[in-house]
Amino acid sequence: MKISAKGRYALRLMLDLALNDEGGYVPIRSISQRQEISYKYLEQIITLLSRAGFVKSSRGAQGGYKLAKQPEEYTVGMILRLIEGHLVPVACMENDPNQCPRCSSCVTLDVWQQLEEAISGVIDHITLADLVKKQREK
Amino acid sequence: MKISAKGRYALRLMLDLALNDEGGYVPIRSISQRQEISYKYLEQIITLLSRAGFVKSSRGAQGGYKLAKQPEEYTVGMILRLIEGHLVPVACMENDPNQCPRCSSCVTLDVWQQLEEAISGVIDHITLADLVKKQREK
DNA sequence: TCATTTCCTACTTGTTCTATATGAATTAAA
DNA sequence: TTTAATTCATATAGAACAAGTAGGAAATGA
Repeated sequence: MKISAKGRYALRLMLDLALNDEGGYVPIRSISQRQEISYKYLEQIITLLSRAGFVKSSRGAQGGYKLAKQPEEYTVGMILRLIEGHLVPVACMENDPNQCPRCSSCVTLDVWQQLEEAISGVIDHITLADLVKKQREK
Repeated sequence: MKISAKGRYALRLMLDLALNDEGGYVPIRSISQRQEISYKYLEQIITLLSRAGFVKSSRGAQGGYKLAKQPEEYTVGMILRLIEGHLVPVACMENDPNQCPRCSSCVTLDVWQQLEEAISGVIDHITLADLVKKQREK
């Protein structure tokens, strides 16, 4: 049960964009340097964020990326779910309607559902803006 | 971010032992049949539970496994942590003392710590006995 | 035109997951 | 004492996934 490097990087990436927003576009090369994350790997990650409409891009010289919306409008959950897929503790909860034949009598499923609620309760209530604020306080 | 099959199986295995406790030993072959889980895979899993002292074993005919303690004394967290390792959302939290050079200024770490607390809050407060009770109600 | 930058896709390398397989050691019962 | 049932130990395998690396096409501002 781990958040992958990809998910962690995505969050740091979005936070970096929020922190370094000066109106223009921020190239990933500079994010890569600040965050000390592989440039090429970041490129793949931001592609996902871009296709999802989380960031706007501009090609060519002076190009780069910027947040599509205000930091308040992004929760940590939105970002993690995009990158990691459903943040559901077990695979059988992803099927909708639930196809596992034991589900009706499965009490361990209750455990996973409670877990999911607890996880969502955390990540859906922290926004990028919260993180920006905390970071600036440090 | 998923609970592995191994972790899920371990929980079902322990629950099965609790539900089918009639004083004697329960062979894994029968658990495997009831739970429809690969016998050989279960064997590996129960070895871990056995080495950790969670279950007692008896070899030979009429042998098998039984819970070492009362169902009340096992939390879901105990079982999952044994099988899955630390249920910590990111690897950098596992180092103790924390070695990541960015940790002091890392606000995303706050997110992971909150997540871990939320997860622990759930799994450390559900016992096998709770699950047994729920299962019997169904 | 040129340097900069995103965009796209394929490849690699190592690890983990989810088993399966084989056989030795032990033990209760026939 | 034999036999069947069972745990115990270890090796192997195939698939998927993680975490990058690599190369080049397309766009764009200076």
